[in-house]
Amino acid sequence: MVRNEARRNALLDAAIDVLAEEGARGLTYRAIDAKAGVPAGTASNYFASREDLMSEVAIRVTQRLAPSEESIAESLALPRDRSLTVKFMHDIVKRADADKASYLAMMELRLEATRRPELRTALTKTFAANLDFNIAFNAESELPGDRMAVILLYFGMTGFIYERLTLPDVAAMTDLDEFIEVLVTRAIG
Amino acid sequence: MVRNEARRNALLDAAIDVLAEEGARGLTYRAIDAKAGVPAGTASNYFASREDLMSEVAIRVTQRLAPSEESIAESLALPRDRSLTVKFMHDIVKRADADKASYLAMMELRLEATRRPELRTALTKTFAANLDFNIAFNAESELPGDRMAVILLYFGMTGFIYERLTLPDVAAMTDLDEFIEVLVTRAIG
DNA sequence: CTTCAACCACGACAACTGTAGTACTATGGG
DNA sequence: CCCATAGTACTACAGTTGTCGTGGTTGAAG
Repeated sequence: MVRNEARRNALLDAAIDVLAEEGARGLTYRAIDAKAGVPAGTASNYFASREDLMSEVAIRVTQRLAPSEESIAESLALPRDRSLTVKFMHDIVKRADADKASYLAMMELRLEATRRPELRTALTKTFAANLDFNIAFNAESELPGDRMAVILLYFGMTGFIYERLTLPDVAAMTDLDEFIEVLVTRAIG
Repeated sequence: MVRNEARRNALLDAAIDVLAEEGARGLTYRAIDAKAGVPAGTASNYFASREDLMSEVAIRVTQRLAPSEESIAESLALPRDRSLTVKFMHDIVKRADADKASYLAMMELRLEATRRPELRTALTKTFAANLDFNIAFNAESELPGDRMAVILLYFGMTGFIYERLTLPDVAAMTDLDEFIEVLVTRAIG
């Protein structure tokens, strides 16, 4: 198996775009090659099987979705109150809007995880760690809201972004700023 | 195009199972025939194209996901307070658990809607009407909580069920009863 | 310069897919 | 009884797919 990391990542990024644009159904070796602008057959030199490819895509998407260290550090310089939580929620939406392909690819992968135990295990680990981190972070940073508040924010934002990316006109029935404002206010309790 | 409604619905139900079990990728005429236990080629006698098939599946899924009139009437005999809202939320989870295939199929369709304007229009109409109905219903039935409360419940439950069906072990980090209890209490404000 | 492993381009192949066509069957109205 | 119509079974076909093999190129170590 070929291990040219630069080219491998370029192929994985192409795979993410293909997943977002064509869905799991369109995710073929040839589609990836075409998207990445490399000769047909290249992707199959890098990924042993379609299954293998998807596991690697999951890792790549996780990398791309993680917020940057800097942006977290930057936010932590601000006062630790409700308005900071509001800012974090806005950041999540901004990130989703800025990299729709990654979010949509992740949604495709989550559906795939339903039938591929290996992928499910990997994604479960990632998402559980993420939620745990958020709960701990909220407590340690002395941000307002208990554990349940973080969970309500988590599921509320998950649902909202899911709707915003798949059925934007339904999400648009709710004003973004007002939604986040009310969500945070009431979740914190 | 053949119009034997019983057989057509059987094929659509088979298609929903296939979507849930194999994903959009596995949704082929032959897979539907096999699932429905009819001779190969049957599904293609009923659906002009794969596109056409998916539109019809969307309609069928919507039918299957709608709560029964009786169960609504039954609930409305109960006192119109917070505990009734809690009951409604539990009903949603029960319905999702009881018909996972329909929910998973709908998730596949929502992702498809991302790239098929016709499907997106149809689903947008359905989901917008559903949300509007819930908001109006909450007000008319003199249930506690304003418009925003209903929206918070909507997105909170959407996110929770999405997680529960795709990554159950992550959702299981949160106790179901406690989640609904706190969600309703804080959403109502 | 030679060698050798990693990388790359390309093609082959069997399996599967969407779609459309054709002919058989059932049935109920005249 | 006849036959028109809807439903059904089956098949053909061209295009696409996952996967694997083969041979060529590169670039650095010896």
